[in-house]
Amino acid sequence: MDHKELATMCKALGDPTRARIFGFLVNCCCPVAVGDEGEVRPVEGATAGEVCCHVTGSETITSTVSFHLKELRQAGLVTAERRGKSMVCAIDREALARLAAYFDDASKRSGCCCDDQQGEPK
Amino acid sequence: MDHKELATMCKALGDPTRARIFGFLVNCCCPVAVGDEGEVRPVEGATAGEVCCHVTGSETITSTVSFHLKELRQAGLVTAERRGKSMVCAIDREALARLAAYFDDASKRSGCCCDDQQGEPK
DNA sequence: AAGACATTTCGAGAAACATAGAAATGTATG
DNA sequence: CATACATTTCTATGTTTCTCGAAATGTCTT
Repeated sequence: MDHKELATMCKALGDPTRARIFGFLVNCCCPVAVGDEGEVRPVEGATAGEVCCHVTGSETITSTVSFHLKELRQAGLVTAERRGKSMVCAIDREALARLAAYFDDASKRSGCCCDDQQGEPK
Repeated sequence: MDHKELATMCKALGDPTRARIFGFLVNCCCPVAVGDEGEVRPVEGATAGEVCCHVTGSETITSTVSFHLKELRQAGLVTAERRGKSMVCAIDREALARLAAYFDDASKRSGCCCDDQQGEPK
């Protein structure tokens, strides 16, 4: 992952409301199905309205939450699929995995030679 | 880590220039020392000027890069310590570890019951 | 103390962002 | 087909953010 994609994803998560939406969707158990091309998509999950209710308390979805969901979608972090009247949202697990891998790698790399050079291998 | 801290860190990384600075510091080998209170701090590392040179090509540090380093510092992602005339910058490994743990956890959690329900327990 | 060097702070202007209400779109249901 | 429902798009507004140059701060050297 290059710094541009990192910035895009992080910008999306860099708003408290979006971070909450993201956290909610992460914890929202969500069965998936495998599509014709092998891609994974949510079968059930949180509707946009449910997300909104959880985040703002509002019964009906607000334009603000809709806007934030779009930002998360455009950053590739969240998927949305129409199901009847509602939109069903879910975390894009591939994108999340890439993000997790980046930070995991960085976490290991950031101390690459400290441990060796300082003689205190812990 | 709560959604507020996540948003703070991600907002800091949500700018391309800052993401580059972060990436540079991650890859910049940096010996650390353990201070009196057991805290880890950089002994050598990239000076603010070196960071700036790498990111902008400018010989002398710009106010813009100084601003971005401050943002990263305030988000807790980067440490800076004076060493003579220069500022020595380094990744805050604890913060990075927390971020890595959050996404790792999310990555596992986001499919918590998909796997169970879809009959593919891995 | 004076000068050079590395960096930060200040101030201003342009661009991007978050929010909210109103209108528009798409979809089921009677 | 008309109505209700879920969501998005549009428009306007106030706020924050990024950037740049100039001035200020802190630190070494002589």
